[in-house]
Order: sequence, then structure tokens, then C-alpha cells
Amino acid sequence: MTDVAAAAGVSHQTVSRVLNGSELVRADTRARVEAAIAELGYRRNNAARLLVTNRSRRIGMISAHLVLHGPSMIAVSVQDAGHKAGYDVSLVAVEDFSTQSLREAVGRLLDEAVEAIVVAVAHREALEQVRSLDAAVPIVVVQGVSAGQPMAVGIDQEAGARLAVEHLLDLGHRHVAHVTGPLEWVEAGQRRAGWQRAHEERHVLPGPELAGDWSPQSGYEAGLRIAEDPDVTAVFAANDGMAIGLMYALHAKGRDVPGAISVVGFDNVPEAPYLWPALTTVDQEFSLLGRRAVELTLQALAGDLDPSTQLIRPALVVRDSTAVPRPS
Amino acid sequence: MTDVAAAAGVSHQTVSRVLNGSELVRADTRARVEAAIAELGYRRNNAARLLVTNRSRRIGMISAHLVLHGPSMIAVSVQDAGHKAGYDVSLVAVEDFSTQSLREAVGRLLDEAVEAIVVAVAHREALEQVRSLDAAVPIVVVQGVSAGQPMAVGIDQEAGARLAVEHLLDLGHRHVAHVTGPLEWVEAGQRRAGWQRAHEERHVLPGPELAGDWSPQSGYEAGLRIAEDPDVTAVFAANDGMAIGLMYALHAKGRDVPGAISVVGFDNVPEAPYLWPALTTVDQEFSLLGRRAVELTLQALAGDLDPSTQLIRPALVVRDSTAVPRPS
DNA sequence: GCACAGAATGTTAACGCTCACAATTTCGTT
DNA sequence: AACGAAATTGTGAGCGTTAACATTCTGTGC
Repeated sequence: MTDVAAAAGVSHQTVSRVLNGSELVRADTRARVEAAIAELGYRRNNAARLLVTNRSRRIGMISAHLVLHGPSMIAVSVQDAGHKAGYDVSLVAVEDFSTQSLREAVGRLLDEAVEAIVVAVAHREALEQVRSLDAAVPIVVVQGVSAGQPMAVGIDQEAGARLAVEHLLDLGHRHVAHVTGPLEWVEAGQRRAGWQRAHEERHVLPGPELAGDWSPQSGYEAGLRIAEDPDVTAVFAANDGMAIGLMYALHAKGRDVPGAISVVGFDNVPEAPYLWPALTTVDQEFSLLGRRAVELTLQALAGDLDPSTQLIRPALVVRDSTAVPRPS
Repeated sequence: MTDVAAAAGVSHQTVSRVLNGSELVRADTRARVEAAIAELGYRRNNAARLLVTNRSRRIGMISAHLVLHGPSMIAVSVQDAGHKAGYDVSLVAVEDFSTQSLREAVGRLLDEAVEAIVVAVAHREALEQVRSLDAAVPIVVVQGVSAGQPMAVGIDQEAGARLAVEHLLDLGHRHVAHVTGPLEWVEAGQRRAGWQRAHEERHVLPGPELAGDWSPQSGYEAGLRIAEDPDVTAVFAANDGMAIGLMYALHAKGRDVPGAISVVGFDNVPEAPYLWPALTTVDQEFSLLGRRAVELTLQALAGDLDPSTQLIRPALVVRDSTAVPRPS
């Protein structure tokens, strides 16, 4: 900076003013300084700047399971929205949810001087943990959100599940079986709750519940069992991956989809429309979620700790994997 | 730090020594300092540290198309490997490949004081651009790599494609059609080259070539056209997403897979084994790629600008979407 | 009991920037 | 031409660390 100042024949402070877009610099001085900057290929040293301003313009994000569709979409969209708002986003992926590794993740972010932390980890306890670490920076939650939670934006999982189940019941199915996600995930619990609630409301008993873990493999295993139960005519899988495994098992067992059994997934992965049959599923608007999360973060940074939870309503996309039940 | 020093009754320099694991601190002083640190919940200020050491322990990564399987896997694995090596990884996603936005991405990373940049952008020109920006830090390339390129690790796309095509020819197909990726992607070009080469080697003419853009949609469109050509008995799609769209179109047109037409994809997405039919595809070891990339980066940082390119050989995974051609 | 080496600790000066304030221009008024 | 206010520019300190060097202990051999 001193070099630039010398080259432009001004003081370092004037260079600083130019860099920060201050109004109180005469146009020609500004031009001279800018020329010097370009000439010398000068870049401001952010460490020094951060040291004195104490504002990093960086927000941190804790994610997990980035191989899964949902988490990765969220990560990308938050990152994107953050950049657009002029913030850098540091992502740290955790592999397990021990206090240990969560503490480490938060620590790493704090070391990077993040101004806020976006937590995109859907594990029930993990959320508590991070909250309890209480990191002197605002924390915004974007996964595993339920109504009434402070500083949180989420997609209404329960509503999505109800959409799926109601669609099936409307078609005339007596009840709907459910392949759950791993129930430590808040999302999995919420989708399961929506499935139950939808049945309750119509005063019918839900179909069988099978435990899955999001993987196509687990959907496949659930499918093998469902194929043997002639009573099941409709299944709601908690994500598209499991729905895919499920449909595979049903095919393999000669149970036609949707002829014999209807299937609904959750996520609307890009290949969903091109599965055979094209998968009816629930679509979540992740990009909106990311934007909202960043908005909320910015609000928090501005001191407005808005306690209201925002829930984004997902939408059902009806394709060819669901149909009226075959009269038996 | 001064506070900690005061609390422990030592000088700030001793605190600094403890923090940096210096040997020249007596065990009991160290303990006292550590107690004070814990007590006060002190964290070292990295900006100040960076300011004086000039070592950020951060590497940058430029990615694009994070929604696609390959790029996102690479991003995750580099990030992961970087963390394991004690580096933070800053990811910036670019949306287009204009000099403008590439320059901005590099600029953003440089502003974060990254010590090296990993470029995971498979656009032909983009690579040139970034290289020509010549950023005073080592640059490692992990996508769109071909033999003989300096500072690069990649997966041998051409070899993967040949594996796929040879498998089909071995089964007895006269030739193989190809749905390409967008040819601005180096990968797409390389897979196409492998497809051509495999035919050349057996002295047969390749089947028709159709242009795709990685999306299932484009695979679907290609599939509709292929379904009308009775001469095509085998197709190599440049990624699994297009293979999925392709198979959908073939189904829709009543062309059985693999009975009438065999299909091979590329990527081995998690749902590949559960498609109907389970998809024969090419598996790339992304986690290894990430590790190698970080190793290479570390080497470069150590001043060893190894000019040799490392190419990782992918593997063919044979499932149920390929079979011997039906005698006509 | 003393000199001395080596271990342990302390002191001071950067690093490159912004902030608060001081000094100098500039320009409109009279 | 001189005054003063506003606009522009400059000065010095300090952000929290580490590096380099200075100082003070500690224990050993005689």
C-alpha cells in the first residue's frame, strides 16, 4: 500500500480511501491511485484489514452427508446466496455428530473469524450440541427445522409428506406404507409424522412402516418385504433414492408400478422424471432456502434476532409412479 | 493474548510459544498457560497471525456445475483431503467461464490469501484462462486433464470410455452409438475420443454420434432418435444421467434394454445399481483423486513443481443393461 | 561458591491496514 | 484581497500476532 501511495504521490490513507470507495477523494487523485494500483498489481491484504476492522465478511456453514441430494443442494445454494450478498462462505463438512467433531467444526469456523454460522446438519442431537456450544456469533439453522424455532428457515417436511400421502389416499388407496429415513434425522421424523398425520385425519390406520437409511440399497430391502405383502398398494418413500431401490425390488418381484403398487418419493432428483416409471415425488425449493438462510443471517448480523421460523412449502410433482389401486 | 499472559503470569511471547507447541517451555509453565487459555476461552486471532507469518494454510478451489455428480464429488473429496492435511479449503463456484468471472473467482481466492489454487473446471478455455491469469500461487488442475500436463491429476476419461466401448464390442455388437457430453468440456471430448479410438482399433466404423449436455433430458431426446434406428444395438452415454434419460426413451418406444439395445453409462451414480435394468457404467475413484490433488498441491507448496501428470484409471462395472446382441 | 553453558522467559519491532484526528487546500463571499 | 467553511489530504497510533534478539534463570563442574 505504501508503494502504491508513493507511486501515486499520495499518502497511504488516500489509497485506503480509494479502496474503500470513500467520497472524499478528488476524481483525479482517485484516477491516479487507481492507475498505480493497476500498474503495481496491488491487492489489499485482507488479514491486516480484518485485524483492524474485525469484520471478516465471511459466514461459516456446517454440513454433513454432502453426497446426498438435499444437503448438497443446500450447501450450494447457501454458498451461492452468500456470495451474491458479498459474503464468503466457509463450508466445513462433519463426518459424525460427536461433541468432539462438532466442536472442532465450530472451532475451525471461529478461527476463520466467521461472523455467523449456518448449520445444515439434520441430526437431532447435533443441533442441540452446536447450539449449546454457544459460539458468540449468530447461528442460523436450515435443516431439521420445525415451527417456532428461533433463527431458522426450513422446508416444511411434514407438509410435504402429507401432500404425498394425501395424493395416494385421494387416488383411492386404503392406506400407505412408509419407508422412513434414519430417524435420528429430524427430516426423517417429520416426514414420518406427516405420513401418520395424514392417515389420522382420514381416520384410517397407516400401512406398515419400514426403516431405511436414505440409501437405494435400504429402499431395495424394504421393497423386497413390501412385495410380499399383498395388502400394500401404495408406498411413500422418504426420499427418491430409496424410492428407486424400492421400485427396483418391486420390478424384480414382478409387482408392477404403478399397476400393482403406487410409489411416491421425496426430493425430486434430476433423474426422477426419467425413471421407469417416472417418479411422483415432492419437490423442495432449495435455492429459495439458501437465499432465505442468507437473508436471515444478514438480519441477525444487523442485530435483528427475528424469532419467527420460516417454513417453505414444498410441492408435489405427480408423474407416472402413482395410479388408482387395481380393484382386487 | 495479553490477558492470557497476565492470567498465567507470563509474557505474551510465552503464550505464543505454548500455542505453537514450542519445546522451550517448561512443563509447569505450559500447564499454567493452558489453564489460563481454557479459563478465558481464548482463541488465537488468525488474521494477526497470518499478517505476520504470511502463511494462511488455506487452499482455494474453483468449481463449476456443483449439481452434477462428478464435480460435486471432486469438490467434496478435495475439501476433505485438504482438511485432513491441515488445510482449509475455500471453494468458489463459477457460473460461467468468461475471463471476467474467472478473474473474479481467482481474485476472491487470492483475497483470502490462499497458498494454492485447485482448478476443477472442465471447460477447455476456462483452463487456459485461469492459467494465463497467472496468479503467483501454484495452480493444480483436477479436471479435463490429459497426459503430459504439468501439475495435474485426473481420471483417465479416454481409458474409461474405451473400457465401456470394448465391453460392448466384446459382447458382439458391431458398433456402438455415443451420446456425448457438451463438447466444450474436456471430459466430454476425451470420452468421445476413447469411443472413437476403441472402434478404430478394431477396424470398425463407430455408430452414430448424438450430442447431449449431461442432462437426463438430453439423453431422453437422443434416445428417441436412437430408438428409430434399427441398426443401433448398443449405446455408450457419456454420463449416467443421460443414460437414464436414454433408457427411458427406449422403454417408451418399446425397445427393450438390454434385449434390443445395450446401454453403458459413465459415473456410477449411487442409484445406478437400482435402475431397471441396473446400469452398466464406469466408476471413477473420486476420493483418490481428491487425495492426489492435495498431495500434489502440498508438493507444489514445498517447491517441487512435479511436471508429471497422474492419471487414475477408472473401472468398468458390469450390470444388467448390457447383453449380447439379439440375432437379427 | 563461582563461572558458564544452556534452558527458559521477556522485550521490542514489525506485518499492512483503518480509525481518529490534524493539517492543508480549495473555493465562494465579502 | 482576505476570510472562513468545506473539501481534501496527511499523520500517528494500534489491531494481535510472531521473529529476532536480549535477558534472566538453572544446574553443572571445578
